[in-house]
Amino acid sequence: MNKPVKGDGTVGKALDILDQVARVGRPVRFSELLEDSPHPKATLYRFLQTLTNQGMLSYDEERQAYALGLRLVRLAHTAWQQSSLAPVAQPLLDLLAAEVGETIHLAQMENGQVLFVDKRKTTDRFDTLAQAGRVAPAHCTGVGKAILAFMTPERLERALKQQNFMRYTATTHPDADSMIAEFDQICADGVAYDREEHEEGIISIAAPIFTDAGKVIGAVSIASSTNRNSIESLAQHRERLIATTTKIGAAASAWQFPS
Amino acid sequence: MNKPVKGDGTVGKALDILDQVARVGRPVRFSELLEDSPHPKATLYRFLQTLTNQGMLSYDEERQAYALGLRLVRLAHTAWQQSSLAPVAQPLLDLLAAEVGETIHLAQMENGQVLFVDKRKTTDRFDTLAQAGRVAPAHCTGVGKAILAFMTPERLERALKQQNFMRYTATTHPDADSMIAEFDQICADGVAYDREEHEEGIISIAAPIFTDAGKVIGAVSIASSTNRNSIESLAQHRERLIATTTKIGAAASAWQFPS
DNA sequence: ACTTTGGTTCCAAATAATGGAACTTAATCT
DNA sequence: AGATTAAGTTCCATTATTTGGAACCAAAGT
Repeated sequence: MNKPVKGDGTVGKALDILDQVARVGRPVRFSELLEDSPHPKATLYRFLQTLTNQGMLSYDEERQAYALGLRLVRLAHTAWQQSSLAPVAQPLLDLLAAEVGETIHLAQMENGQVLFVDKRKTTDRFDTLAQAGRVAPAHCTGVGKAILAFMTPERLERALKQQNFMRYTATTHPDADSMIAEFDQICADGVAYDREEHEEGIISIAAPIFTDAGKVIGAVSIASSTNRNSIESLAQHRERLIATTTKIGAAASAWQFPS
Repeated sequence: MNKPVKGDGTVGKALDILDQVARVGRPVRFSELLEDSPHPKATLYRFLQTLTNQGMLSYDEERQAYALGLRLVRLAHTAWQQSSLAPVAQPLLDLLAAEVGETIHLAQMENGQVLFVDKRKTTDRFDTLAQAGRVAPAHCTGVGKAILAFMTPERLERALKQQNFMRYTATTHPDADSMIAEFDQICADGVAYDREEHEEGIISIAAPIFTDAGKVIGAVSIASSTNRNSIESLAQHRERLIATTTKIGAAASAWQFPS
């Protein structure tokens, strides 16, 4: 009778709490969580107990605050390794980064958002987990549009529902129609551009990654700042970028987990 | 009636499955999971459905195999940031790495195992998530022993139960007593050494990190290979290492999450 | 001494998880 | 091809767990 868009039982609710803690981004007190929680005090309390117990949350006695737990870090390590995309892309990204001398991102779609799974930053030092795992909106990033433009209608429809079309800058697409209008161009070009749509002064060129079966599974972008590059100068990397994403796609399709 | 050492209800069981998938380390089929699962077919099936649905697992239609999902990567990113240790330690590790020119590890304890939360590798390229999140046994690593030696009796007892004392090399401690015998020395020195106990040819010196309240919350190690260094030459870094861990401890204790 | 705020425990009722068994492919054998 | 086995999926009555209102406790504020 009921809509199937349910919250997936007890585990679903528990996992929602993890997201909630992640959303605030800092260690958070019980009462803060309770404020915008669909659960009554006792229920939330028990969930937090369980999750802490399980290492999915950590509780700082001192400050009386909950944060995401280390078990997640451990699991994410394997998640990253197991994913068919990120590990195989590594050497190809190294190469691309060396060739173009700009910042490179490898991204996948997670719940309508863009999730960066790897990065090459030419200049300064690397900072491990602080890099991979970051998320960004899809409607105003090169990688986001590159992926959306090549999705099947069904996947796209689902993804669109998850967009909020927040306007970050003057050039941000204000709504779905505005963004979709750009898709023809993107499909024809094979690449998408971010024209300072997410952040003033930051531009990028992005190309999608396909499996052999033709399904989009991610994207790679070359990002730069407006005082170092223009859209036109980024466009010069188009061939090279597409060559890279093609290789990544082929490698990911062929990939069998090493024994 | 039942022992209180329960698996924490439904969510606990679900999370156990994530660990199981992580343990295999590669994408895994339904039937493989079923083989060593405490659950009947239908139950396991429903769990996998839910977890996949939630993005904690991903399902590869093609290969019909489950892997850990990207949601974990996203969550781990925040977990890492929220942890009071890793973010504050960053600049201090940079400094130490520059000074000693050897590989540096920052580790914490997770469920009796050593979990590396950050790393500085002097020579070759960085590889983001593939670094942080890795785990190692506690009984045969410098960081592991450095942490265990300074634990309160209660915490130690719990941690000991989680050790399996597998012998990796000829010098690996074969049992708890053997390891504990070393603790006096470690406490007196303030540092622990790994004398090729985990891997042939790899040695390290490690110092614990304490909060102001005197609780061990992690450790930092300087690792090297036997053909570049000896235990004696590593010992020369002792002062510098302890200075670093002291600063990290102080910083972590003082730390308030930036607004 | 009293009140408020923030956190924890209890327990009967409501709900969701359970798992045996039947069913549907998909692959393998004869 | 037809038969056999293995692998994955759905059903549903039973059972066990979650649920949440309310009471309770501790500490901080007045």
